[in-house]
Amino acid sequence: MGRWEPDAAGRLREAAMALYAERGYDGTTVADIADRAGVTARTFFRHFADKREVLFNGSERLQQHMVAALAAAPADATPMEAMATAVLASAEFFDHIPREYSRDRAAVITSTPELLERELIKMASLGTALTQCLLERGVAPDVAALAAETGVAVFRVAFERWIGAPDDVPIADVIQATLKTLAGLTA
Amino acid sequence: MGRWEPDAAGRLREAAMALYAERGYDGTTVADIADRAGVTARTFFRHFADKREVLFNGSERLQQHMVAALAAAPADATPMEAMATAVLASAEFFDHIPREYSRDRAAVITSTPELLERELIKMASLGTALTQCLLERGVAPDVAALAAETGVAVFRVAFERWIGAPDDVPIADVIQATLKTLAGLTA
DNA sequence: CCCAGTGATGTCATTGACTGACATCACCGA
DNA sequence: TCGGTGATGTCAGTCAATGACATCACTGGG
Repeated sequence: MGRWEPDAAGRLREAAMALYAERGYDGTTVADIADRAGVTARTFFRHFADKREVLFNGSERLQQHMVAALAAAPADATPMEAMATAVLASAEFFDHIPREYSRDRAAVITSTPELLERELIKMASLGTALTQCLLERGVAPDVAALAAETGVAVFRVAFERWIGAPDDVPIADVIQATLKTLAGLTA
Repeated sequence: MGRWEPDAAGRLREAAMALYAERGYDGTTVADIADRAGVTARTFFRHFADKREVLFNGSERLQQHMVAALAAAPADATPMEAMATAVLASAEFFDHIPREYSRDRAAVITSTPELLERELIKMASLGTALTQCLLERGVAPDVAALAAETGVAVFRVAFERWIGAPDDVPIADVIQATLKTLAGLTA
């Protein structure tokens, strides 16, 4: 055993989720979170940039996963087909974490404007990354930006629908359905 | 003349824009802004919820304008046609303010993560409002959400392109072109 | 076996955003 | 003339966030 309990960041994440769900984001201080995790508030800020970031650590991995899927799409796919591949790839990400966790996390976030802001900037970052990836596939700048933003819109809408859907509905199905809705939208 | 100079909120807005552009958002304190506007920091918070909100006062009017346009769209228009009407209506809003102001404001916002977050939540709010409006037109929930989010994506992409375009290009033209790009995307 | 270096953490002080409670006082309407 | 109102000021306090510095188990070389 080391000098300190291992995985302070993980304990802080768990403590934050629990307290945000229990007392709400505003009713929770960083000191509360740190106490429950057995560290000091200063240590919290060594692991997370701010009080919001503690809930958004999976987002880089999700982004990487989707970007990788986009990059791996067939070279002859249209921009929108490639984006569809990327959005569908997000399903694998969510299959790896308990659905209940996703639901709780979404509930806390949507009920807290400050956390919602953070979530949105993650989505914007995702959009930028996907745009960049499309550009590298040779897609025209205007088309790339719009395709990426549209793809993110599909992801957001699908995720929200999935959260509210029965437990036996796989997220991949919801994404497929949302993509189909999009296709019908402009037809 | 009243006891105080009139329009404290307006002076605070101007002072904030000037200081954010000059020293950056982080390099500016609320006390700085209040000083330049000739009031105290406490008064700043009576007019604006926080240090970010002072740059986002036009956004409710923009949202109202777009919602009104959407509501006024022909009853037989498809969801996407109606959304196009709403997005195009935003042009009238920007025609009323100096382009240079829009550019400066956009420059400050895009270079400051905290302000970017606020901008994004305003866009999300716009999306929600447009979704609601589509629902009231009888559009199916799934279609409404997706159409609204897509419309917001078009607006965001078009605005960004407009900001970077020469001064003689009207925003309405850029929006038209972006809508055309979207149509080509799913074809 | 000892010792200097490393890294994760603690401690302390400070800044600045934001809030609640209360005071002030020109203005306005009865 | 007077009491009410509303925008502002003053003051004290909480909490997020950061910088500077101390601590000390662990590690690898001598």
